[in-house]
Amino acid sequence: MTQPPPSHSPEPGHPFRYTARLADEIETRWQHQWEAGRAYVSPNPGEPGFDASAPKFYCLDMFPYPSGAGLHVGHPEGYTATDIVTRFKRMKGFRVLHPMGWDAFGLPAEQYAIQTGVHPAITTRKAMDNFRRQLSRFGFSYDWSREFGTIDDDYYRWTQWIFLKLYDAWFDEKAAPAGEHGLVKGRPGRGRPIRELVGMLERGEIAARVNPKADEARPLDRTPASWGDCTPDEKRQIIDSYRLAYLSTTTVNWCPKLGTVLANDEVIDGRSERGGFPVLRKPLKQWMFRITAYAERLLRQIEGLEWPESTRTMQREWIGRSEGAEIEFTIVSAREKLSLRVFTTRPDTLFGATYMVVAPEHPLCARALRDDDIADPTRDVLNEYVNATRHRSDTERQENKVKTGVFTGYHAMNPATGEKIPVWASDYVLMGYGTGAIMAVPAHDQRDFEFAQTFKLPIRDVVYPRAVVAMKFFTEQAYPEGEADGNWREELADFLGLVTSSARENEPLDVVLTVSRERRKQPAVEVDPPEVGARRGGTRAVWLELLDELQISSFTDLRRRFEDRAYYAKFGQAFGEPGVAANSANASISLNGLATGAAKEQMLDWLDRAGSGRRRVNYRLRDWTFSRQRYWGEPFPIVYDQAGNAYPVREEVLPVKLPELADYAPVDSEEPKPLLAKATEWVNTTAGAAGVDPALLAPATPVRRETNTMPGSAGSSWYAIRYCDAKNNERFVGEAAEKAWMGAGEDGRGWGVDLYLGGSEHAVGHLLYSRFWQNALYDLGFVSTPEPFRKLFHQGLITSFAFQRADKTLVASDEVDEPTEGMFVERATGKPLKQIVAKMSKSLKNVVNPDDVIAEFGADTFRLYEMYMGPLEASKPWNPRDINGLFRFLQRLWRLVTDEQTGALRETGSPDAEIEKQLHRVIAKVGVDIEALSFNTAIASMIELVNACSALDKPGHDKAQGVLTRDQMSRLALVLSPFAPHLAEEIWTRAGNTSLASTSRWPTHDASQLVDSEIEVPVSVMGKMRSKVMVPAGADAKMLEAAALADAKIQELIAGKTVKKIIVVPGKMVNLVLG
RNA sequence: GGCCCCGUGGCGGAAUGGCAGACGCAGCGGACUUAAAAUCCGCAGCCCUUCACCGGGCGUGUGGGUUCAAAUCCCACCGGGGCCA
Repeated sequence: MTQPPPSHSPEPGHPFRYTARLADEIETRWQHQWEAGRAYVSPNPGEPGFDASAPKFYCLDMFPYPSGAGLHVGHPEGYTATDIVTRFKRMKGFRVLHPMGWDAFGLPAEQYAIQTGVHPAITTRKAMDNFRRQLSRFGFSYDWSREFGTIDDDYYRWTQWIFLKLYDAWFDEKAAPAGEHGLVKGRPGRGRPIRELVGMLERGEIAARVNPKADEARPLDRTPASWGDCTPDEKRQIIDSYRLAYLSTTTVNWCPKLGTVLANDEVIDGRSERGGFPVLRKPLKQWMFRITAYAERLLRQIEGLEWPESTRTMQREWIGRSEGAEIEFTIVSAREKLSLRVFTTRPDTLFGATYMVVAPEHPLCARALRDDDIADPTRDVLNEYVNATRHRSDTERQENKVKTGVFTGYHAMNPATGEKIPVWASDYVLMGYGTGAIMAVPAHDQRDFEFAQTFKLPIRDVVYPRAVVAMKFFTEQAYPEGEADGNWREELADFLGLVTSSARENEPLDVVLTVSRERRKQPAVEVDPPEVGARRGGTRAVWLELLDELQISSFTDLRRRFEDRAYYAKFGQAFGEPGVAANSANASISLNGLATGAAKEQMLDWLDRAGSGRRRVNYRLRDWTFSRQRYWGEPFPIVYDQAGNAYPVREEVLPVKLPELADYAPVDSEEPKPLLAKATEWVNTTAGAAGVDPALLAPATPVRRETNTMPGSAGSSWYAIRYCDAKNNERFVGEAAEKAWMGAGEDGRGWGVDLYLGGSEHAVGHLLYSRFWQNALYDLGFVSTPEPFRKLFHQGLITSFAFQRADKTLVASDEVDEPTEGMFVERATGKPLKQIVAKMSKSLKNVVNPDDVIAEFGADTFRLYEMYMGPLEASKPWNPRDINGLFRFLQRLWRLVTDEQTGALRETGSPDAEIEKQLHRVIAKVGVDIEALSFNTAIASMIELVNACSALDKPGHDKAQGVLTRDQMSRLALVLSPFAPHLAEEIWTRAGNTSLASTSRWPTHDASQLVDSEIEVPVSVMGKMRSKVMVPAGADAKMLEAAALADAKIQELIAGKTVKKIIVVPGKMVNLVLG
């Protein structure tokens, strides 16, 4: 499979041919010129060269994590695309911001440090240098003066500063929007500084209670009369419950051997995926962001984003808004007043709630274990169960097929039925989701159903689809005089068939029953056409089959099932869809007969009246866990006093720098311990030394620093803002600079990043976190737009060919031979292999290194190839053979303007009219295509032009004479310049221009050159293309019709037939319809 | 299981209701050359017919539908991918 690389240089006969060597010479020369001339440095407001009158264009690439392995071919795909767009926009007169930097905190460098002891900063800086070198070789027009890495002191200083700002903020659900920005519609609330919360508490505008929306907050031990009545600790507790950044104890997967916390999918059967070490579920105090407070804002503002629909859908689903009810169940068996709060999206099924389930971590379990009123054996079993589930991850718990659980010893009262129902503990309910407790409606939720079956809990129908409602109706009404006759099955099937037929689906059941009876009185009716009758019989057969499946022994049996409300219990499966409510009535409410939507509304009103519950909007989105037990991340600007209370450090002392460590080996401990805990001198300090405001804490107070670090998503959540003013030492971003690059124009449009390009794998994580920070910073008045990224685009994955054996296992590329064209065999066995497309991977040996490709063809060819592979958003396989085509294109172009023997410029004094016309078309098309990110078709049109020129340049054509004038080759160079900027500069200069092509204006095209005087129009007969006619460009329908009918071939085809209709689309086609 | 996206020559793809296969790769034939490479010119979806030309039929995963006209719009299915469970 490995072929010797073709040699492109030197060429003895053609010393001036465009070879890899020449490409390299041209490319590096121009790269130096651009750098020396600071061609792509964008001035900020107040700096020389800043043009406030020019429209702005902020084009951003998702910055890379600089891995030790260097760039792979996937990186330059997106970067080339944005480079083309920015180069084009510059030429169109925009002031362009196009920066690059490094997402540089992260695990690999830390892992490497653990193995080798080399400081992660050293490894990372080295990787950054390598990435910068590789990127520079592509000729990307980044403004490198704005480069930074998230690990830079003067960058993460501001990451910490933002953390402090969010720590010092809360979300006011009732506040008006912070500005007039069109993106924020309605009143979905606003983030505000904590001092404003304190003001409202002082004035009594907010009750002196913990934030009712803060699920993590422990209620106060007493009920203070007012804010003034609160103790300092109570005040702290209340304020902390409102903060956007807060501490919360959450259960984590702690692996003592690895010394780290693991994600759910890194834990398999209670052991770490890597190494197979035991993993414990441990509570850990961690920093969280109250992103859920912004759920509604984040959801609504999606509507104003020019993002791929799939990504917008993913974000909507991730936020997962659902409307339902919060219902209060009183625990009746406990001595003191206790209640259990649940959230449900199906309040209409409350009458069917026959038991409850809490997560094993739920406080009620702990409470039960301490409750002497509960029998010892019950408590022992519960205790054992709670301990057993501690070692299982959430994913495992949900995947678990066999339901497990134990009775807690408590009973609750169903507020609708007044019944005492048991409360169970089971790990199929997760503490992290909702309230950690559910009301179980086994007849209408499959998981509840399985649990109820396993533990013999009652299953009670409260919703039926129409057909089952009809069945029930039939058992009650069909035989008013007494027992059913022997034909009841037939009659029921016929009735059900009629009920579910589209013609009768809205009719009252008694009417349908009458119709059904009437119909059966005349059994021998002839039906015309007969298929209708057959179909009617078919429907009946289907229902008879269903009745068989239900295993109903008699009419009485069926009637009893409905009387017992046990249709689904016997059916063996829950019915979770909307239907019609049944068996749902008490003295003050009846839902019976209501469709699910209406039933929900009635129940919500009733709950409200009865004081047992309220409407509630729930979000699937969870608060953002912001702590990592790692070394290589931003330290928190937080210290703790001896009571464990948190204090921020003053922003003047930022950054809080990472301490040096003697070694990076994880801490082997039963208790979760972040790596930073090893830096004991750094950790144990005083309030004064750490920089805590003396008004908060006396300087001599001993404090401990926070030892967690921030996650990788911290630095990447605001880097787009920093690029606007990357070197600012006074502020996280200068006001004027931020407005200049991310502010909206006077028309309210053009806010934020104008084009953000990166992989769809960040569709929820990064893109949601960035939106949250941006929204909060906007509310607090620090930035001018609530959303960071106006237009988003995902480039597709570059895949590679791989080889598959007959058993579908894969073979590494260097183990494959290609004995004949397109035939692949495994070298070891000689067995044939199938060529398939797969992700590039080291193990398959199909990874392509961009450096090698550039060495073989040059950067211009590389750029063209990646853009020519197909649509930018599509994933497509890397095919080394295809690169040649683009290289040859550049060679042909070069040959067109250069004598390969002498190196002299080839030009003509007299422009060819057809070439001139085509050049105008190419200028127009390439411009349109770039705006549409349709680079493959833009390149195709340039290839066509060059091929047309080459066709004129036949042997026999004077070699010294070219086919293009200097003016034509100049314009062609400008059009090529965004795609292959180096060769374009070279041709531009050789054509006699003294400026830079890349900073010149985009060439204009003459609209009159885009239309032909005569056009060819296809003529179809009965929709089939049969002939073509030449007509003047502006020909109207009448002229076209005449021309079509006059055509000899058409006349032949329509001879002897009547032309029924003629459809004419002027300029497009003619279609003749024959009679 | 639910939702979304995608199925076009040997390959990457173009055409988004109006001439299917632009452009590139690979392939075949020719010119140039002692020869090869490079370059240039030409052919090229499949099938039938024909010495050849001319001509005809089929054809955008499968089946149906809407329309004067469908790769394009609608329905069902099959296959591939993604996200969520």
